Amino acid sequence: MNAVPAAGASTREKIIEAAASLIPEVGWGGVTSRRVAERAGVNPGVIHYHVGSISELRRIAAAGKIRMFFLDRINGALSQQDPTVAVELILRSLCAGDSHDPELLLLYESLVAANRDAQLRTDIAASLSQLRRQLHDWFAEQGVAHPLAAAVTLTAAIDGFLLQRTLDPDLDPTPLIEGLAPLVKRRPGHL
Amino acid sequence: MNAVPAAGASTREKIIEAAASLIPEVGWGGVTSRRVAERAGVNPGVIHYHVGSISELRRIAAAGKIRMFFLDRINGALSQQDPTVAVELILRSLCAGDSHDPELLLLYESLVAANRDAQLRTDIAASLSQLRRQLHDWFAEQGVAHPLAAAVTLTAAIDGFLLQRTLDPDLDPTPLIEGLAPLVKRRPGHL
DNA sequence: GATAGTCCTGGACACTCGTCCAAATCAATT
DNA sequence: AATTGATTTGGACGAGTGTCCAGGACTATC
Repeated sequence: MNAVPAAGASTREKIIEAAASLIPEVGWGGVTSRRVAERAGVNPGVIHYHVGSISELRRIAAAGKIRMFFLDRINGALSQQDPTVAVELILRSLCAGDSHDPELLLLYESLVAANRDAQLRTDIAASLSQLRRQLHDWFAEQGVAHPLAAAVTLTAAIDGFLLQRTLDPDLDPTPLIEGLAPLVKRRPGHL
Repeated sequence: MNAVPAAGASTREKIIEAAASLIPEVGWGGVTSRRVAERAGVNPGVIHYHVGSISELRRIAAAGKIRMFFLDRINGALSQQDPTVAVELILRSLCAGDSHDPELLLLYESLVAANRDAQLRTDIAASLSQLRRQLHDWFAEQGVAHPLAAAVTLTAAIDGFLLQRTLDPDLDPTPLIEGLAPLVKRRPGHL
C-alpha cells in the first residue's frame, strides 16, 4: 500500500480523478463504485484493491482537489500590487467562468459532506485556515489597516457569495466588490 | 391533493416534519422513505399516499423550513435602532447556539442539493433574494451609505462565515463583525 | 522457463432503496 | 345499519448499492 509501482499508481489516479469529476455532477452521495469504475474505464472490483472504500475514495478525491483549488485560484491574485485590485481580480475571475464551475460545486459538496465525516472536516478546515492565514499575512504586509478582519471577512464573503451564485447565475459581483473595497484599503501611511 | 382533511393533514405534517428533522442529521440523500416513516411513527407506504415522492418530500420540507428560518432569525434584528448594532446582534445570536445548529445544516444541505433540483433552486433563490431586498430597504431607510453593497456583502459574508464555522466551531465572529461594521455605518448627515 | 508478486476480472453476496398495490380499517353520511 | 370514500397496512417488486473473493493475466526476478 505504501510503495505503489507506476502502473498501479496510474489506475489509482484514474480512479481518484474519475471520482473527483463525478462529485460536482452527481453529488457526494451519487458517487458510487459502479459509476466511478465506468468513468475511469476500470473494473468495479479494482476500486477496493487500490482504495479501501468508497467513503475513503470520495474523501481523498475531494481533499486533493480543494487544496489545489485554493492554491491555483486565490494565491495567484496575491502577486498583485494593490489589495483592492487583488480582491476585484479574485471575484471577477471567479465569476467569469460558469456559475456551475465544477471546482466550486465540488467544494460545496465537500463542505456539506464534511459535517458527517470527521476526517474530511479536519482536512478541509486545515486548507481553509491556511487560506485565511495567507491572506492575513499578505494584507499585513501590504499595510491593510485590520488584516485579520479583512482576511476573515473576505474569505467568508467570497465563500458565501459564490454559494449563492450557484443558485442565481445572474448575481452581480459589483456590489460585493464595492462592499469589500474599503475593508482592504491600505493605511494612509503605507509607502 | 388540494383540500386535505384535518386527519390527513396531521399525518402529512408529521411526515414533512420528520423529513425536515432528518435532513441535518443524515444529509439530503440520507432522508429515505423508511427512515422518515420510522421517525414520523407512520407506515412507509403512507408517504406516497400523502406526498408524491421522496424527492418532493425533501423539497417541501426544506423550502418551508428555510423560509421560516430567514423570517425568524434575520428579520428580528431589523427592529434594532442602529445598523451596526443589528449586524453584531445577528452574528452573535447565530454564533451563540450550537455550531451544528440543525436549521443551518438544513440550509446548507438544501443549497447544495438545489444544484441538482431546479424547483428547489427556484424556491431557495426566491427566499434569498427577498432577504437581500429586505436588508437593502432597511439599510436605505437607516441612512447607510451604500445600501445595496451592504446588503449583498452582509448576506454573503454571514452565509459563508456560518458555513465555515460548521467545520470549525471555534471560529471567532469578532473579526467579521469588525470587518462588516464600517460597511453599515450611517451617512454623517443622517438624523 | 519456472516462480513469485502485483494487478485485474467477473461475478457473487447481503443489503437498502423508491415505488406500488390489494386488502384492511376507519369515519361520516344516508 | 348499510354504504361510501378516505386513510392505513403489510408486503412485494426490481433496481442499485458496497464489499468481497477465487481465479486469470501480467511482469519481473532467478
